[in-house]
Amino acid sequence: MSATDINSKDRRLPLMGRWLPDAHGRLARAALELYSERGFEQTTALEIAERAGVTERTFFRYFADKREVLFQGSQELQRIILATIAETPEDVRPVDVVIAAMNKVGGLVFDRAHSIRRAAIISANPALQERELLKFSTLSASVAGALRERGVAEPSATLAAETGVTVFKIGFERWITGTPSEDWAECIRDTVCQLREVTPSIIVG
Amino acid sequence: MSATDINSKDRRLPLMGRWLPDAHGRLARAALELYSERGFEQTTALEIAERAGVTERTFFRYFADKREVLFQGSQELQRIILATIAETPEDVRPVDVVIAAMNKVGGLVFDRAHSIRRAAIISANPALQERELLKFSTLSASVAGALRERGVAEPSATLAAETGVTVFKIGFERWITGTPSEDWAECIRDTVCQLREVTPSIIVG
DNA sequence: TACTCTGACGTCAGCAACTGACATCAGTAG
DNA sequence: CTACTGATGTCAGTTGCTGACGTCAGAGTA
Repeated sequence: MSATDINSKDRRLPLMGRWLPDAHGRLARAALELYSERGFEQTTALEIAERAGVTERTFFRYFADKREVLFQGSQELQRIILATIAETPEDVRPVDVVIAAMNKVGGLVFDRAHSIRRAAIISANPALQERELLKFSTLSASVAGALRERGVAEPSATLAAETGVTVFKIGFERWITGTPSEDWAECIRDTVCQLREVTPSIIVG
Repeated sequence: MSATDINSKDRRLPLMGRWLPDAHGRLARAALELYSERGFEQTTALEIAERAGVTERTFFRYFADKREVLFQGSQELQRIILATIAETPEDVRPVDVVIAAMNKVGGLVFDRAHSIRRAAIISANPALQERELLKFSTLSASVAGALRERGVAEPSATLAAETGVTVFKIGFERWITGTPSEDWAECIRDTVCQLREVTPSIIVG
């Protein structure tokens, strides 16, 4: 099916060490292609497996479910963010710690073209949006945990984490949809400025 | 199965107008019970239907999927919030508009015991957490839309909505987990105060 | 060399979440 | 009395996903 000759039937060729591309990578690429071509719901796990030249069962050995293919990078991202937080000096304010971390990871992890492609797929399907939301929520929870370990008290930790992740999301969106030349750091900085203008008064109702 | 005699096999009895409780209500109650008793994943749609005295097919006619039973109130809640926003005077700041709306709906819609039960079920299952997150995200998006219709510019609208919904979530959590006597309005007010202390500086990195 | 062990993969059977198409049947409008 | 409607049952089928088990190549080991 695919134009690449990688998907030929004669796998199991002389593979010393890591010779042939592994099933994982082939599956990930096949899934991305198919989700783009015909939409997430319209592609079956079997089709992905076939394009990758493996069995359906093998697909589910590498990915917990159909959606997970699109969220591979998440743990990696989270690990980097937490590590960055750990390195930040103690006297910085909680939110600033988080935002600094968000700031740092940008150029490190993302391929813009891939991100755009991925975002298009996700935005077309509620089930995928749900998963993305959960990943962000998980990220927020562990950031809050990291903050707590630094001695930040409880409501502040959660709020700072939540705020930081919100900045990340909105900044990311902007980075993807804006002009290609715009810098990651710039997106984050502007978003923070806008956020500050929006802070609520105490008077409610 | 159930102790209530509602679930006897002889439905289809003389029902003039609305005599017998409708399938919708029975299904919702049955699902709640079973999710509580043995967990979400451990209960099948068939079991729910049986306890409600109908067919599995009927379950899926009333609820888009197994999870949806737990998220019935969402649209209603959203409608009320949007209506409240529409009534708020124009000169109030965006976030304050949103938070005032959140403030108002509390006593209106929630039954505390039911909320606690529901929260317990949801927090035990990632798939349900995903759905909840999506509902909040949807709410946030429509609040942002409502704000835009009042003339609020774009980044502010989204940020204000996001912030308001975050306050709602954290306040709600507190309302559920805190002392039963604590007022909804009080939870929201305190959360707002904490949020203000957390606002980021412009200096990042 | 032979022997075993392991890790990646295939095969197969099966469950459960849905869905579409169609039948049925009570009550209602005409 | 008949035709229609709306809520439900029946049934067959697709798809996501899982467990159990077989297989086979390569690496290590005697």
